[in-house]
Amino acid sequence: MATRGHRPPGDYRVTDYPTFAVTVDNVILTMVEARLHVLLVRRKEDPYSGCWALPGGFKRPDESLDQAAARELEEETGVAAPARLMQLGAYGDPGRDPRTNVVTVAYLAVTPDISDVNAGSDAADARVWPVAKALGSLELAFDHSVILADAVEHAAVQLEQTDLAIAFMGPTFSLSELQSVYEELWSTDFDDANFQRSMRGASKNSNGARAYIQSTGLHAVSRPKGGRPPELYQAGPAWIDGPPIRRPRAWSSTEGR
Amino acid sequence: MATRGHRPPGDYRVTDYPTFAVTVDNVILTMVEARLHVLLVRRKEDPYSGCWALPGGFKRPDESLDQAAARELEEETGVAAPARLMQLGAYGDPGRDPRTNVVTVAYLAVTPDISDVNAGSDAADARVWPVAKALGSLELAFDHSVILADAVEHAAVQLEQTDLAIAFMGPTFSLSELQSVYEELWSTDFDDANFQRSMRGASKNSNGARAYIQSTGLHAVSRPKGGRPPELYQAGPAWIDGPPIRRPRAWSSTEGR
DNA sequence: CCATGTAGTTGTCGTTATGACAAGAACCTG
DNA sequence: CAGGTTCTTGTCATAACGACAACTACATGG
Repeated sequence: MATRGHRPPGDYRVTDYPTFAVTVDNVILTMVEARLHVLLVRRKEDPYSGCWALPGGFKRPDESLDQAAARELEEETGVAAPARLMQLGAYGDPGRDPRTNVVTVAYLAVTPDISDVNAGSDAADARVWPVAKALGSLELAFDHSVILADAVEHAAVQLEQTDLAIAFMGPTFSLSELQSVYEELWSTDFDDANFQRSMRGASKNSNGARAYIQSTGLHAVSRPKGGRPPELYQAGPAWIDGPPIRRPRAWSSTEGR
Repeated sequence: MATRGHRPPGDYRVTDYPTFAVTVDNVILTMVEARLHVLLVRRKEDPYSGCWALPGGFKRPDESLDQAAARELEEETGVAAPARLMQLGAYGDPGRDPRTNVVTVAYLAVTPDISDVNAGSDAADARVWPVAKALGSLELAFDHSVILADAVEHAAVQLEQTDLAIAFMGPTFSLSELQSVYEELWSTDFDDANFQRSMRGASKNSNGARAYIQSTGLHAVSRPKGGRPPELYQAGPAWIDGPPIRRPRAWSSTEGR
């Protein structure tokens, strides 16, 4: 392959550089039964053949990183690239790919639901796995478990900074579905009543601008287990005046508050 | 060079991939007279020769991205790598480097002060520039103005998420110095009194755990222009229970509050 | 050495957000 | 219809925040 191997420091000229393969990997998160899931493919080719891995592949010189991520996602899983495919970070530790020097750029996206997942030509299988299992019992290829863990943490942070939580929802959703996203990613429990007040910006004054969800007058159809059918909401304009709810932080040992 | 050019989709095999050069670029931010500055080097070699650019260079196969960033920073500017050199993102648009296919990974760090900046062998000069000028009148090499703009925004976000602001400070500092960091990066003005209360966690209850700055009993020596000499603080334990101050957001047009 | 200016510090007050919790409303099952 | 489940509305105390007044500690200039 094309790298030039080890050199003493200070011996690199501008025209004399090592070469790398550049890949992109996608972390596609979704919510299944109030549990965080991730889309994985089972590798067919040899490095880590048979292992589950994040869908991804080689970047081409004539496309941007973003385009490469979207293309590989669709090629390998048949999943159309979500609108917001955010870059997560680059991973380039020596030896992370046994074949050659590979730097990968990880992407993160969130989808409401993945109806048709189809393994592409490079993959033997494709499906969503619970994140807990993917990080626990499953042995992921390459350094993909590190990437996945970083992605989950990134998503948790983005939840407070952007309206990312909405991206988990379908066109219409109940507030308890939305609540489960926050609770799962932040490992907390919210008081149902308070959560609702926060989300609707119903804190007393509450000009409508704050509401980044909008009520459709509709109600969900009643489910088998009973309970009052929830009101259905839809995404409103992306918020601009701060998050509707804030992430509770662990308090220091010395008690407090 | 070694890339294989354009191919129809679906024609890539695992052993048949385009190659890239991988570089790292550092955005080193610091505060000079209450204004945000960035460390730049003037290029000596040809693509964009004579232009100011972010210090950086080629990654080697036997080092991690983080290591490459630290090494290049020191080689080109003589600046020792700050403790927290955070990865910012990867940039790989086609044609961003006229020579060949280059993907760069940008890093961001913040330092109290840069006493000795020395241009390395690859650079004709090295100095700090006001960020406003670097993004305005200066013509940066490659897509470095995009990277710089992203870095400033990233720093602004990190200010709320971590104790990054402290990294701008020396071993001991006054609260108004710290305040200027927040005000500059967030383009706001804080009430001096309220800022102090927030920083010290002096909101009434305030177990000491919240204070992520600690008072040294000392006071600064008086300055020529007069004014009461401020008390000096030092970094405390990194906070874990949430930021001491929150970023004010623009309110939507319909007034509010 | 006192007036004036500057910068930092402390205190007060009304408004808003947050958490805890009680209570009601709308559906299910048996 | 009783009892269970889920969603919704309401109340209350506490903590955080923004605005602003007042005070303190230095410098400088007459």
